[in-house]
Amino acid sequence: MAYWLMKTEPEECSIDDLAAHPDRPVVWEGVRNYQARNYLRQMQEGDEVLIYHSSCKLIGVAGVARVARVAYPDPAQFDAASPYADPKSPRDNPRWDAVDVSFVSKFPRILPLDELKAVPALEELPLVRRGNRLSVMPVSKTEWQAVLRLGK
DNA sequence: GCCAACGTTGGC
DNA sequence: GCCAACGTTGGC
Repeated sequence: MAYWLMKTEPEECSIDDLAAHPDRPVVWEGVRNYQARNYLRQMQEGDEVLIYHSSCKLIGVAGVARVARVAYPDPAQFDAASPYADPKSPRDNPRWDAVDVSFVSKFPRILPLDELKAVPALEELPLVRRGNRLSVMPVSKTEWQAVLRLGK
C-alpha cells in the first residue's frame, strides 16, 4: 500500500465534506497538471491519502482518506458547464483522470503548514518546499508516520 | 490583494 | 527546441 497527499480548497472538498457521508466516496476531480495526474494513475485501491486544505484560513493537513476507486477519465473535462472543462481533451484518449476517495479520519485539529515545515523528516516533501505547486504527491512511509504522529 | 514561483502556450 | 509572455497557484 502506498501513501499520498492531495491538496484541496475546503470550499471545494473539505475533510468535513468527506466525513459527512463516510460510506459514499467522493469524485476527486479537477486535477489539471500532468505530474499530478500521473500520480493519480499510480494510485491503488486502499492507498491512504493525507487531505490538505489550501488557499483558506486554516492551512494544513486536515485528515486521512482512502482511495476507493483507481483512476478513470475525469468526467468534468467533458462537461462544458464545469470550471474544469477541457475542450481540447480527446474523447477517445481523455487527458485527465479522477479517482474516488472515501473518508478515513479527521485530525482533532488542522495540522498547520509551519509545523510540518519544522519537521526534519518532511524536508523532502514537495508540500513544504518553496514555490511548490504540485497538488498530488507521494508520501513515504517515514513521512506518513511523522505526519500522523503530529496529527493524531 | 499582493506577488513570487511555477507550468503552459505559441511564435519563431 | 528555444524561450518570452502569459495565466495560475498558493502562502502571506
